[in-house]
Amino acid sequence: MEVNCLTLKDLINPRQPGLDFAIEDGENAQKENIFVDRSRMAPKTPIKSEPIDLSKQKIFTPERNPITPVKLVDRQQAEPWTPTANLKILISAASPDIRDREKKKGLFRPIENKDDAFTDSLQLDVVGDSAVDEFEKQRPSRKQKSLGLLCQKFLARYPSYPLSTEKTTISLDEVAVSLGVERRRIYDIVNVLESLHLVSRVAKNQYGWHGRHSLPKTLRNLQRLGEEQKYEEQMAHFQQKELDLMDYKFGERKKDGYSDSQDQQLLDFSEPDYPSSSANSRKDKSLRIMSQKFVMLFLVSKTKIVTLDVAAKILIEESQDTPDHSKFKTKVRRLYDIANVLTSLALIKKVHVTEERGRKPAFKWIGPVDFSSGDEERVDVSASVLPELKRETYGQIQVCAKQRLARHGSFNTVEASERIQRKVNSEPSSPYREEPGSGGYSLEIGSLAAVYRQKIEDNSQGKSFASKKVTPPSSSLDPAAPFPVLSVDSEYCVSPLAHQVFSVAQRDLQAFSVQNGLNGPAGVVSRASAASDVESLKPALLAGQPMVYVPSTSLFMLYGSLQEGLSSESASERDSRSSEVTAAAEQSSTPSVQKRLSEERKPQEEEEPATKRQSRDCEDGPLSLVMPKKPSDSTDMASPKTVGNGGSVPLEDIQRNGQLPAGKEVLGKATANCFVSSEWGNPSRNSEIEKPSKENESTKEPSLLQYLYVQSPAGFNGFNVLLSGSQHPHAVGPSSGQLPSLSVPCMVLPPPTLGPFPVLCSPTMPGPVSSALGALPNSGPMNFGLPGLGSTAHLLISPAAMVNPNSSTLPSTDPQLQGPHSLNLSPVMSRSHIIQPESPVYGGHPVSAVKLQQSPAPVTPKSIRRTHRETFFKTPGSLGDPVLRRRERNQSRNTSSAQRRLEIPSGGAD
DNA sequence: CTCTCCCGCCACCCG
DNA sequence: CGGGTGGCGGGAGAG
Repeated sequence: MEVNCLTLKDLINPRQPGLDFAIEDGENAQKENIFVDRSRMAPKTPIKSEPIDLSKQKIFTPERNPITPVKLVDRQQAEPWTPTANLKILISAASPDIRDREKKKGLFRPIENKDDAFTDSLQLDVVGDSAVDEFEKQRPSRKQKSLGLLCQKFLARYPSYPLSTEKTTISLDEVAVSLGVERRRIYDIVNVLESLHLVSRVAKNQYGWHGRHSLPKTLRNLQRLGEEQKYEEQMAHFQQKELDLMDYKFGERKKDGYSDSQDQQLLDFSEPDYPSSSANSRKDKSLRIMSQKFVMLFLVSKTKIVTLDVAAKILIEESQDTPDHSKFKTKVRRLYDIANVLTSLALIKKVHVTEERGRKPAFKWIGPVDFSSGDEERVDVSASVLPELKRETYGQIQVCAKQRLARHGSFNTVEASERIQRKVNSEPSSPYREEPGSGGYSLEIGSLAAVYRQKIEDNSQGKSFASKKVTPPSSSLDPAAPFPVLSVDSEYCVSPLAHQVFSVAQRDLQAFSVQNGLNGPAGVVSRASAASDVESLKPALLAGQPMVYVPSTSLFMLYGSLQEGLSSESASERDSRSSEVTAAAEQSSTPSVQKRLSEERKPQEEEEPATKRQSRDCEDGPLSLVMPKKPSDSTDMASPKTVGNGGSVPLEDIQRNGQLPAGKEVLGKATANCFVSSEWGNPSRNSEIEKPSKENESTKEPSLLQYLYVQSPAGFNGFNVLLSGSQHPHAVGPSSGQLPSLSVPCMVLPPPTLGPFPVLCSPTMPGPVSSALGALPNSGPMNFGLPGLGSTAHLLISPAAMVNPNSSTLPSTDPQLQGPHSLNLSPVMSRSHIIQPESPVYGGHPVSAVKLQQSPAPVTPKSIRRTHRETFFKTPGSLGDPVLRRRERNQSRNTSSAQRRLEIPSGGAD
C-alpha cells in the first residue's frame, strides 16, 4: 500500500519534495491533479478515527492543548523542520497557486484528507522529506472552520476597494468550492456583507462585489436609522435591567412605531436594487436586517460596546417574537454569526463586559466612527484617550520597539497593543471594562487605530495620511508581490500584515483585517495598524533615521492566505488601467465626502493623477471573478442602483477613493511611500490576534528582519545600505528558487543628498532583496534590472527615475514628509510593490519596515535572522478548511479557481 | 459547566 | 418541480 501510494504520489508530484516541490507548486501544474488524485486515491480508510486533526496547529502552536494526539500528529511533531519544509511553507504562503492548491487539498478532502495526509506523510518519510508537513492538513479544528475565518478568506478574495472600472462577481458555488465549505455558509457571509452593501445580489448564485467604498455611507445611514429607532435608549434600558432571559419585559418598547415596516426599510436606505433580482423577500432579509440592526446598535452606542444578550433582546423585541428562551438562544446564535463576519471586516471585536451578573460576551465597535458626517458622535474611548495614548503609549512602544529591535530586530506588536489596551481599559469614561485576556489586545489597537484614523481624517487626510497610505499599486497587494514593504515610520514595530491591508484605504485601515485571515485573512484590524495610525500622524520618514526593513515570513504567510485569490496585473496593464481610473476619477470630480469631513484638507491633495494609482491599489480578485468593466459603467458597479440619497453614493465613494489615495500617494512619494505599509499589514494581524486560537500565534511574532536598511551608516558617506538580514534563501525567495542565496547581500543606496544615483547591489543580493527591487515596475520611472532568473540582481536607477514624477509635481506642503530620505527611498521602495505577484521569478515578500530612531544599525543581520527563523517555524496553520464532504459539484467548480490562477501570470515582468 | 457556533435539515421561494 | 436560499436549532467543540 505504502509503495503504491508512493508511486502515485510520485506520479502526481514528480518533483522531489523540497525545493522542487516548491517550484512546481509555483507552476500550478498540479493543482488539480493533486487534488483529484488525492480524492480518488485517498484510501478512505483509516485514520478517520482522529476526530480532529490538530497536528498542524500543534506544530505551529506549541501551547495548544494537546488534544487527542493522533499518530500522525505525533510523527509530524517529531519531525524536525527542515529548510525545505520551511521553504515550502513560505512558498505556499506566498504563492497563491500553491495556497490554492493546498487549500483545495484540504478543503476537498476533509476527512479523507486525513488519510491522504497520513499517507503523504508516510511517503514523505519514506522519501525522507519533512516537507510533507505542509500536506498534512490537519483536520481543521473547529476554529479553523469558523465562520469568521471563513469570512476572512472570503474577503481576502476581493479587493477592499475595487476599482470602479472593474466588476467583480461572486459565484457562490465557486466561492464555496474554493473555500471548501458548503454553500450554506457562504450565504451567511454574503448576507451580512450584503447588509453593509459590500456585496449585492446580482442574480441567482451571483453576487456583485462592491467593496468598502460605500461602507462609510452605509454606516452613516445605519447610524441615522439607529438614532431614529432610539436604539440607544433601548440598549440602555436593557442594560440596566440585566434581565434574565426569563424575565424579558418586552412591554416597554421604546420604539416609536417603527416596527416592521421600518425594519423592512433598512436595507433599502441606500441599497442598490439588484437589477436582476427582485426585491428580497422579507423573510430573506432576516439575517441581513438583523445584521444591520446589530450594527446600528454599535453606532448609536456611546460606548460602542454591545452585549449579545442586549442585542438579542432588542432584536427579539423588535421582531415581536415571543420572548422565549429558545428564541433568545437562536438570536444569539445568529448574532454570533453576524459578529463573526463583522469581526472579519474589522468592524467589531470581541470583548467582554463585566457586569453585576458577571461577564458577558460582547462586541466592541472598532470600525470607523467618523463616517457620521458632521456630527460628532465620536465616542468613547478614543476621543478621550487619544491624547494620552499618543504620548504615553507612543513612548512606551518606542522603547519597546527599540529594545526589541536591538534584540531581535523586531518587536512584537502585541506588546504595544497590550500597552495601548491597558490604557484604553483604564479609560474611566467607559462603563465597560474590557477584560484583559479576553481577546484581544490586538483588537484594542484596532479601536485605537480607529480613533487615530478619525483624528487623522479630521485633520488632514493629506499629510499624515499620505505618508501612510502610500498605496502601492495593485500589484503590491499581490501575494506574490515581491516586496510589499511594510513600513513603520516610527519605532513601532510593524507587524506584518496581510494583504488586505494593502488594499484597504487608509481610512479604513481599521477595517482591515485578513486577514484574516489568513489563515486568516483576518480580519484584520491590527494593532500594528493602530500603531501605524498613530504614527501616521507623524511624518513618515525622518531624515537621518535608519530604517530597517523587515520582511517577515509570517507576514507573508498571512498575507498569502489572505490573498489567495488576489492576482496582479502586469505593470503595463496597470498603467493603462490607471489611466482609465484617472479618467473615471476625473469624471466624478465632485468633491469627495471625505473632503467635506476634513476641513483641513490640503490643496495638494486635490485630484492628482497619482490618485489613480492609489485607487488601483486594490487587489484584483481572482481573474475569473473579475470582469472588466466598461469605463462608462465604472461607477455603476459600485452601486447598481442607488436609491434616494444613496444615489450619489457610488460616485462619492469613488471619488473619495480616488482622491484620497492620490493625496496620499503624493505625499507618500514625497516621503517614502513604501514605509507606509505598516498600516496595511495590520489587518491580517489583527484578525489573527483576535482569534485566540493558537494558530495565530505564529503570526504574532510579526516581524522577522531579513533586511536591514541602514541609512548612512558611519563611514558610508551618506550611502544607505540595504542588508539582507536573513540568511534563509528559502525564506527569501521561495518562488524564485533559482535565486542564489548570498551570504552577505547588500544594496547601497545613494544618500539623499546625492540625488539621483545608481543603486548598487551586491551581486549576491539575496532573492528577496533583489526581488524587492525587481518589484519595481518595468514601466515605471525607475528602471531596475530584474533580478530573478538567477542572474545577479543589477539594479540601476536612472537619475530621473529616482524622483517620482508625481512627487515632483506635488506641492511640498509638508517639508517633513519630503525629507531627503523620503525621496531617496520612496522611489525604490514605493515601487517595489509593483512587481507582478504571479511571476514565478519573484516571490512576493511582504516586507515590513521598522524605522529605528537614531541608531544606525542596531540590529545585526544575524539577530534578525534568528528571529526570523523562529517565526519562520511558526507558520500559521494553513487555512485548512473544512471539508467538503459530499460535494461533488464543488469539485467540478474547482477548476474555475484553478483557471484563475493560471491567468494571473500574465502580468509577468518578463 | 458555559460559551460558541458548526452543521445541515428542511421550509420557503422563484423560475 | 427542481434548485437556490436561508431559518433554525440540535448538539458538540472549546474553554
